[in-house]
Order: sequence, then structure tokens, then C-alpha cells
Amino acid sequence: MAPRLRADAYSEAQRRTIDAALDLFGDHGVSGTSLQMIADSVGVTKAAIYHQFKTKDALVLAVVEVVLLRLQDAVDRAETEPSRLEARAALLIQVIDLAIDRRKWVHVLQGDPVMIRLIASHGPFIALMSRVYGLLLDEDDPAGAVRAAIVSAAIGGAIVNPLVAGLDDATLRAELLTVTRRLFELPE
Amino acid sequence: MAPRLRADAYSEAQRRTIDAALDLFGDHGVSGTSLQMIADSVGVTKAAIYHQFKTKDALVLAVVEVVLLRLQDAVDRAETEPSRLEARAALLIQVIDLAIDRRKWVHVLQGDPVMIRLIASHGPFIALMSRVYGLLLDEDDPAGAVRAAIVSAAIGGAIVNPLVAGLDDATLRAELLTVTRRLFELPE
Amino acid sequence: MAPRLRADAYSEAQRRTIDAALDLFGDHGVSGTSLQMIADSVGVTKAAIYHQFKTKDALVLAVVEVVLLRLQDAVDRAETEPSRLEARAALLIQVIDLAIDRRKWVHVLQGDPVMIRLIASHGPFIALMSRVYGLLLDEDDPAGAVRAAIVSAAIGGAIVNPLVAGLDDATLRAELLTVTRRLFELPE
Amino acid sequence: MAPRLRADAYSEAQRRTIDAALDLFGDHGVSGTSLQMIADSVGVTKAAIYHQFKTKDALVLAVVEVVLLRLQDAVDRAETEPSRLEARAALLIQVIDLAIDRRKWVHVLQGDPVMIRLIASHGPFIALMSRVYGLLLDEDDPAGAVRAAIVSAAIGGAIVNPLVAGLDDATLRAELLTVTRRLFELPE
DNA sequence: GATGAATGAGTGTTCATTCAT
DNA sequence: TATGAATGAACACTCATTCAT
Repeated sequence: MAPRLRADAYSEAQRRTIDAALDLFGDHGVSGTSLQMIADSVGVTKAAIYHQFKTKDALVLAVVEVVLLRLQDAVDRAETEPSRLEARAALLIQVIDLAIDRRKWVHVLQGDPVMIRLIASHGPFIALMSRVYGLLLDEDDPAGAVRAAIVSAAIGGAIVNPLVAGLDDATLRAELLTVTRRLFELPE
Repeated sequence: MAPRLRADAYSEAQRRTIDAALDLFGDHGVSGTSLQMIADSVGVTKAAIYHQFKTKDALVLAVVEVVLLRLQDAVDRAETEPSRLEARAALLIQVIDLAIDRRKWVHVLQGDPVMIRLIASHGPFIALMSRVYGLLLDEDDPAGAVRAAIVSAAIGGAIVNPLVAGLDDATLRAELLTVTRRLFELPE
Repeated sequence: MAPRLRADAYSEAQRRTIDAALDLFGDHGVSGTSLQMIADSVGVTKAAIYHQFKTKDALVLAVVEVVLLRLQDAVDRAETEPSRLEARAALLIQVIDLAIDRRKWVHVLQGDPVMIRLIASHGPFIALMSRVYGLLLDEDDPAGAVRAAIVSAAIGGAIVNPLVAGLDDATLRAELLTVTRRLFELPE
Repeated sequence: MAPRLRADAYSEAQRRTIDAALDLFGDHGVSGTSLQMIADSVGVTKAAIYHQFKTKDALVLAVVEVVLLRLQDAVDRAETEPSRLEARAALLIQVIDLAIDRRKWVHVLQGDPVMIRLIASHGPFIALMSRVYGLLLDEDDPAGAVRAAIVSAAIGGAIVNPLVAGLDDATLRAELLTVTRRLFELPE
């Protein structure tokens, strides 16, 4: 079994670095964010960052881990639901809430090729994503993959979209729920 | 009136450079792609690229222009439709076709913060996007913005999604059409 | 057949860089010499050095190549001698002359672990060294390897030795010849 | 009088550090060996090394001291011999034995410019080396310096030479003795 | 049009070193 | 004694850009 992501894996100082990196990655992308920028933002030297993380890649990994940790929680909770349909609904609602609560995080995961490659190649991330898709997909629905991809993309993409940037949380949440239910034919 | 994008704006050599850049931007993002990589991929020197484009930014702009040119065509055609509803349907179908035909392009536009900022700040791009949203949005529907954003994000995001990467064009097109129609309550 | 070292492989500017590196490597060793030091010594920027040589390793290689080129010439000439004994004598005399003429070069080759590893691993260098040892060794003399090693080490080591640093060329040459002849039982 | 090197100067922990440094210096040279590498090899932290030695230079000095301590013993013993010729023979035999017994040490002393400079500048080392050369040199032989340098270089250089690396101790010792006797015209 | 040579500022990373605990 | 956290300077190397040819 693939190792689970853990909440207590990082020290206080590391968390400060991860938070700063999260912010900057969202604004400039991973490649567009230098360790100097991160160090300046935290208020320490580059070398201090290197004391916390062996390489920039290790820091990127940590950032993704922190973000995906809450997705893991959502999946954990959803999987306790009695039926497939209820589990799916529970997951989607939580994902939407998470995406709205942490809009910045979505920017980080959405689109950046460095991130996409990382998530597609790192063991624990692959394991988590397959649990997610296990809930979203029906085995007997060949086009289900597309619909699952579309829904997750829709949630993420909508939040990233500048048209939506100014929208208040409640309106955005309601609309995302409607769309999601309609696409997945979930009960209202 | 904002200047329109033009099809004949670039020479043969420039087009080769733009194509190479398009590919590399899709794989590594704009910040992750150096002019050296582009020059190597085209098979010329960096200085040759600088002969074609004054700066890297100018090249990025040209790349986006080339991509958005076909979106402009789609909008042009859609706007000749007699009714708002038909125009909207026509635009969505064309956008879906374009996205499927040029999956790589979607990667470039989708997510990269450099691109997003560029499109949000460059005159002709703003003009084009407001025409797009003019077709997608209803003035009297306050949540329409979200739905429009969701649909465009869904189309783009779905294509970027690795789950969908292996799917054949026909299946993908059919599913995207279904989803789009359902979201926009368009006639089948 | 292993590729021969070529005399015309480097441009004027590259030769200037190689010469500066040769000097500095002799004084501080390879690891102890930074590209900044080399660039400063040549009077250009680090980036200019990188325009001439892809990496520091490539520059180190070039330095060794330039040094070994003259050893290759000596071996070429020695191998035209009619007998093994005469060839050996001819080679040793030339090597001694070369070592005295270019004392700095000896410092570079002598001892630096980076250099030793490089020479033991780079194809053309291995080929050249086996020609050298082919001339120095007798097949039927089991201890010949040691003696060959001792002689080459003696020539090199003597020149590096600070006791010898102040000696004039003529005295040093005469003594090295005597020692060499005595060790190899060559005719005076 | 210059202070003698002492055998009991270092603690157990310091000796472990010195041994590790000795190994790494032999493989990568002094400049090529970082305190991190040494700390890793000992299995402690960098800061622990700094507790044992004030600076890296102090550690390098300690390494050389440990190595030269046994040379000092050899010189001590040789100087008790009744005649100059016997003393010289005794010293050379002991040096050869030492070099063969501790081949790694020879790598460290041989060639590394940092080491050479250190030995030429540190009081106790200068004192020791002048005793060594006092035994090897004849005052009335102007070329003696060269011969002494050649012999020490020959011993050291031969051991460093990769051709010799695989040779067994007995063969190497016999050959080095023969060569040395021949060069110094010592009695067999 | 295209090249080769150069640059200054930046990249990620490692260095020897310090210090509070 | 030993550690973890931090630092400033240096490291090898790449960046976008310029310019004479």
C-alpha cells in the first residue's frame, strides 16, 4: 500500500516556507518562482531554506503534499458513506468547499506543467488520485472518465478563471454545486 | 476599436519559431522554456530568434496571437448566426473542435500564470475575450459568469487532464458536446 | 582505434582560457580553481568562458588535451626509432625536456586526483598512456611496470618538489638524464 | 627549536575524524573534500567536527601531523645510526615501508597543492623536512638536492601511479629498494 | 537573415563557519 | 559533547539580451 500523506511531517519553520512557496507558486508558477523570492518572502536566507529542504524539488513536493493532505481527508470521509452515489456526492461537495476555501491552492495545482508532472509521477499522489477517480468513475460507463475529468477540471478551472475571481464564495459555491449535480446526475 | 489579430502577420521562419515555442511552452510552461531550448528545437541560434522577435515577451505574444487567431475566426462565424442561442451553440461547437484539434494549444493557455496575465493585459486579447463572453453570458442571469467560466474551464481542463490524454477524438468530442449542452441548456 | 589528440582543436580565445586555467590548476589544483578565478585571469566574464566550454569538466579536458598533445608528439617520434631500446631512450629524453620546458604542466598532471581520474577514464588519454607504457615496459620483466612507474613518477615528482624549484634547467636536465639512464640501464 | 609532533595530541573522536578526512583527502583532494563529506563519513554532524577542530585548516593540519608523525619516528631512529651512509639507508628503508603500509597517506601528501603549501609553511613540518634532507643530501654534492628530491618523488609517485596500484606489497617493496639503492649508491 | 562572442544578472546549490540550546 | 538552525560568500551554470560581422 502506498504511504499516506501525514499532517505532522513538517516543522513550524518548514510550514512557513511552504506557505510562502504556495503563495508565490500560485502567482508565478513553479519555474517562475526562485528560491530567492521564497527566502525573501519568509525573511530568511536562501541557505536557510536549503537547511529545511534538500532541493527545490523537495520543497515543491512538500507544497503539493500539504495541499493534497486536505484532499486526502475529503476522500477518507467520503469513503465511509454507505453507497457509491452518496460517497461521490460527499466527495464533490467537500472538494468544492476546499477549492473555494483555498482558491490559491487551486492555482498551484491547476495547469503548471511542473506540478502536473510531479503529481503524475510521485507514488503517494498517484495513489490518492486513483482513490479520487475510483469514487467518480463508474466501471460500466465508458465515457465516465471524461465526465470525471471534466468535473474536476471544471471545479478547478472555474476558480482559476479571472471572470470568477471577484465572485463571492456563496454564489460560487451554489453554482458549482448545481453544475456538478447536473453533470453527475446526483440528487439535489 | 481594438486591432484585430491578423493571419498574415508572421513570416515562414517566424512561424517555425512560433510552432516550436508552442510545443515547448505546452510541455514546460513559459518560464520553464528558455530561448536556447526554442533555438535548439528550431535548429538555429538564439541570435536568429532575436532577429525574428525583439524579446522573449514578443515571442510569447506571437504564440498567443496565433492560438487566439482561430478563436477569433470561431467568434466571427458564430456572430453571424441569427439568434443568441444559435450563436452560442455554434461558438461552443467550434471551440470544442479547436481544442480537440489542437490539444497542445490548450496546455499552453491553460493555467500558465504568465499566459493568464498576458491575456488579461493585452488589448486585442481583452477585446476578443469580451466578445466570447458576450456570446456566452446572459445579462439577466447573475450566475451566468460562473457558468460561462465553468464551461470554458471544463473544455480546457478536460483536455489537459491526464485521464483524457489517451482518449480518441470522437469520444472526447461527443462527451464534451453533451456536457456543454447540458450545462447551457442548449437544444441537442 | 582511439581518436588522436589534435593541435588545431581550439580557437585563439579558447587557447587563452586554457593557458590561464593551466596556470591556476597548477597553483591551486582543479577543485581549488573556480571559473571566476579563470575568467578574472583571462579578463572576461564567467559567461564568456561558458561560451567557449560547455562545462568546467570540458575545460579541464581541454587543458589535459593540450598538455598531452606534446606527449603524443614525443611518443610519435620515439616510435620511429629502429629498436625498442633506442625508442625508449628517445622517449625519456623528450619527456624530460618537455617536463623541464613546461614545469607548470607537470604540476597540473602530478597528483591532482581530479586529473588522475580524468586521465584514467578518458578514451584518448588511455590510448596514449598505453603507448607510453608499451615503450617503457619489457614483457618478460615482471617488475618492469614498477620501474616504468617509478621513472615517470620520478621525473614528474622531482620537478614538483620545492627543493628543485629553484634549480636551473641545465643542472636539472643533466641529473634527470643520469638517473633515468641508471634506472633503465640505458647506454650513456 | 621547533616543536616536535606528538602522538597523544588527539582524542579518540578526533582520531576518527582525522582518519575519515585522510581517506577522503586521498580520493578527492583537500579542496575537493567538504566538511559535510567528512561529517557524513564519520557519522556525526558538521558542528561536531567544529567542536573537535576550530577550522577546516586545523583539521588539515592535524591530518598532516598524523601522517608526518611516523616520518618523524623514522628520522629519529635513522639519526641514531653511527654513520651518515647507514643513517641514510635506514631512513629510506623505513620510508619505503611506511609508504607501502599506508599507501593512502602518500596520495594525500603527493601533489595536492594545498598540502604542499601547508608543509612548506608550517614550522614543525619545515623542521622535520630539513632533518630528512639533512640525511639525504651531501653538502659537497651540488646535484644532491635533485637526487634527494628524485628519490622521494620516486617513492611517492610510484605508489600513486595506477600501474602500481594492483601490485602486491612484497614486489613493490623489493623494486623500490633496488631503485633507491641504485640511485643513492647505497650498499646492498 | 543569421552567426559567434560577449555580458550582467540571475538560477539552484554547497561552502566554511557560528551560535543558542 | 553534540546538535539544528542559520548565515554570507562562493560555487557551477543558465538567463535574456546585445552587437559587430
